Amino acid sequence: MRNAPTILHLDMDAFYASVEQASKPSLRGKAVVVGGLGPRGVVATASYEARVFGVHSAMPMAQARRLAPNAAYLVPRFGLYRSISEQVMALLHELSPLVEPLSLDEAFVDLEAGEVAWDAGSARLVGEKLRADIRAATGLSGSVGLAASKMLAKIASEQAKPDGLVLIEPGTERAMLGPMTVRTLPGVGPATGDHLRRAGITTVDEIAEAGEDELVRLLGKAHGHALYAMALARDDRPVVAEREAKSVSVEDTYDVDIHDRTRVGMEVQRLADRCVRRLRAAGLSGRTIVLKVRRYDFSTLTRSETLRGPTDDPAVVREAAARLLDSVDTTGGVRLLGVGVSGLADYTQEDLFAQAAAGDGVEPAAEEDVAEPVAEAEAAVERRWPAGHDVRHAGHGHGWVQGSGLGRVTVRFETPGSAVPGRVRTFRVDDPELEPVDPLPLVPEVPADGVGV
DNA sequence: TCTGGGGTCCTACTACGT
DNA sequence: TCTGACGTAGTAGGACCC
Repeated sequence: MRNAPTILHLDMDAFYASVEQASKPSLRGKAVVVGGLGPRGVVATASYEARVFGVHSAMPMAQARRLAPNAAYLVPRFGLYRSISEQVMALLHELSPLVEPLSLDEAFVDLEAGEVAWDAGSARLVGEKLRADIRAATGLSGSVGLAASKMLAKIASEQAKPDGLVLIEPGTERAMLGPMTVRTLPGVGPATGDHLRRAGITTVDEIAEAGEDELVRLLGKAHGHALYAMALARDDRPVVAEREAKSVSVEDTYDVDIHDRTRVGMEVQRLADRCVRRLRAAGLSGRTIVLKVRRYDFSTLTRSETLRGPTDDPAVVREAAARLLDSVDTTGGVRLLGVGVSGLADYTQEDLFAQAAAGDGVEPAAEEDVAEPVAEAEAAVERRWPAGHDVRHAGHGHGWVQGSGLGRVTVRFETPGSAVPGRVRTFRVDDPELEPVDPLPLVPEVPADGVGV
């Protein structure tokens, strides 16, 4: 571990929900919940206003609606989030070549490698400037943690939320960490937390007191050693810029359990095709095909098969997935199906036997349409107007879908730059003057007055 | 209350070759 | 020839993260 707090962890505040609020003036200061809107959806992000009601990530949507019936419920717009994430990541790359993204809204930066900070004072200045730059570029707030290691920088940014900066001075780590709950440490989730609690360990200090041998006995070798080191604030993991993907997978949870075995088989074929499209779009192939089945009672099982060489042939993946499905009992119904490929390579070496078995007549479905969104031929009329998505009306201009149903779609006409909440109008879903459009930028590209939003 | 989707890593077990 | 030790690969499941 270094002796200066020059590892920075950035965490954007309630990212998806904040983007939606920035994009829709009428939602600013309001409870906003982003997530799956189907009967089995869960919350991806809740705005801070929604958290007041007890709504949080990973909570079933139905429960969120009971807690906050008046919140705005929106489906995620990953394309928009990705484009804003790219803007933020570009700002991080201005600080250092060593940027390690963890997700769309989180990243580590090694400030020392970027030669922009070497002590607490310079690190704090860099962190504050970064927060200001992010706000100017996107209109959003991010929290920054600064410390001498990744683990501590992440804990610091957690403490800084929302919209703050926390720097942990080297030498103060153990005293700060000691009284905290074991769940503070990365890698301690509900199961490990319970396990430790049953052993009488609830704080970080108690982990340190228990000793390494006891932790290894309780949690196994890898986890035990790692946790003991973290409890002593020892963490030497470097910031790693480029991480290669190790697997590619797709999965679907169905609104209603599927009982019909033929239908299950068809869904698996569709998922195999989607998985291969993703694989090809990334220029990859893989050797191990994995089938995932979640049954009606939420029990989950996986079956896998390793081929002799990597493939990106849809027919090969489909057949492997079908063989794997043969070994699974689906009586009682399935709520989720998934197909994945691991053992990735960036070349293919087709399995001749599998290809021979595939025969000549098998044409891979939709092999050419590499672009993901094309798969929405199946999109129902209602799906054409997902809650929160941007639209344009020939007469009323730019707006977003507040809701749809019963052949009607309700639109609020406003843009990120609107000073006041816009007007609401309702149209027929087949109104020829209404069309879906791409989101507008959150901050005007060239601010007219230099003030931004 | 009823649990998404996309990942990573670890562990335990089995099979197999030496 | 039989047996055990050991490393490696494949498989299944679980925990965790955002």
